Amino acid sequence: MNASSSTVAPPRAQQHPGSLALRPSDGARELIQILDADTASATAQVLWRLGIPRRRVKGLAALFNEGDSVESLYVVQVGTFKLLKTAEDGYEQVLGFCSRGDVLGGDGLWSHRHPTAAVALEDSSVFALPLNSLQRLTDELPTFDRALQGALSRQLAAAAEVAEVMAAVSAEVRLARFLVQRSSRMVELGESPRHLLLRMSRRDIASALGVAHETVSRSFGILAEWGYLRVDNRNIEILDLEGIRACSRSTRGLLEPRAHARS
Amino acid sequence: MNASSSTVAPPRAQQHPGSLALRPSDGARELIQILDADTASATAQVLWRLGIPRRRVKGLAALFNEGDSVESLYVVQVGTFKLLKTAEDGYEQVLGFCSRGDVLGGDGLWSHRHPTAAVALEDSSVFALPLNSLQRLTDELPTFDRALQGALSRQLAAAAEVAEVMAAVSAEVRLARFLVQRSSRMVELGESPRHLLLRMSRRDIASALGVAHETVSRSFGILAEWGYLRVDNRNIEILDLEGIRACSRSTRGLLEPRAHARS
DNA sequence: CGACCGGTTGAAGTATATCAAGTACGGTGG
DNA sequence: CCACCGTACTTGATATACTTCAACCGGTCG
Repeated sequence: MNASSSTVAPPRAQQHPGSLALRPSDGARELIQILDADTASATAQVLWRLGIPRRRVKGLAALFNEGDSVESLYVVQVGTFKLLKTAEDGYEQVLGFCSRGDVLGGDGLWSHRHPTAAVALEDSSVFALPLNSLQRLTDELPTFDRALQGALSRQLAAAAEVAEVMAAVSAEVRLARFLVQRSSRMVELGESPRHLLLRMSRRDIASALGVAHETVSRSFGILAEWGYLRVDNRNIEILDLEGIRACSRSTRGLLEPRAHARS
Repeated sequence: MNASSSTVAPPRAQQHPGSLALRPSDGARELIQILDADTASATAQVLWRLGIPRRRVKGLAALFNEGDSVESLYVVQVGTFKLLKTAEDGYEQVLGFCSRGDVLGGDGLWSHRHPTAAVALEDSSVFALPLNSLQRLTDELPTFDRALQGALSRQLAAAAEVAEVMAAVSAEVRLARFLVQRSSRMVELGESPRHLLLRMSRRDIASALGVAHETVSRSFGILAEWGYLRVDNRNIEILDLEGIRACSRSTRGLLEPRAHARS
């Protein structure tokens, strides 16, 4: 829908406001409309036009770490991030993945400390909204707060998905749910729901799913064997979207005798 | 920190501002304390004028259901709620539990549809903030938005805890982490961290932990056997808080040969 | 009282964690 | 250019912990 520029647009190019002087307050008005928009990806579009400062992050580099002081909120312009917590022994618990339009750092807003870290999975770029500029926006345009609340609200709803994934009984269902979520996200971004290019490692997926990474590997094999997928390393093609959706609906409740004939 | 009344205090007690008549809206003061302690005095005046309505919910009754239109945000005054999603086959996936001070319904703010349901686990009472009054609050009281953002931000951070629980390797560690979280919450509410009165059923816990409810039962037994707990139905006494904390730190990474001699 | 619900405990099958090889890829250095 | 190494991924074998089915207990409620 809004995928006018699916690739990484060059910074502030020809469409700079020009004579139409966009002061922060003017930009704020438009920003709010976008933050209120139904699709998160739409936010990125307008932030770009507003000339909000950006920050580039190399692949595998951290945008911020656990415990860092919160200086800005971020909105992903392009790229992919993983959110994680690191245990004392070094184990990385992945809490989710973020792509274009997602807000990063909202969970540290109240304590001014990031409770989670955000690591880029590829060369990425984010819009940075310094806290003091947030305050300015709030002062000048009260409705900005509502827009920000909307963004936080979305993240909150997204958090439930993590639980859905990890609560599944079998590893295949967890993976199926995960893939369905990624697929839905693709649609929101205006891409095909059938073609997934996973930016994260199997180990990251395993952590997010709450299983061993070997199990992820095997589950990919099983879903492929059932004819739902075609797996080529991190390149996933969904052959039977409805089938995998049905699979993802298996719950721990009343166990319907699964219809997947295991060959 | 804001635990002026550590127990489930009857609303209007002796701490009212002098001779001022206490109308039902005196909950405003309490609400402010809950949402944002620092600016309580200033904001209380305005909230008072606005008259924050309360809503009572019987035990096991729903405050709102999945798919309901969002008419209000709620802040728990007293009681406990579970958040859940219901699958097509009727299985209830519990996403978390809320007690005093938690905001309910924030995840539906942007779509104006509740993506999750909230069910009271006991007779409870919430402050209801109708969306239109929310706007009015924003207009008259800019700092209110910050308080609300803070609350949403906290909820977001809390969502990570769910993942932490369900990602654990063994059922005992999951339960240990869950109990540690509940214990920490007790401290925030000004109660003892050692005494937990769980308002939810074993089945609810099981759903939140991502295991079978029989396994929860057994895990309670095991933790008790290890000397960490004393279990009396839903009444849990933590005997070794440090021990159970240590147990909850076990990760799926490098497995230290666990120090729990299994009898 | 009998039915029902929540909780506990037991027994059996199975899925997954874990350990262990082995492969493929990309980068580095000879 | 090729040998080498590390990382990511896959696949196999075994032990174990969990799910599942089932029985049982103690409440509460009609």
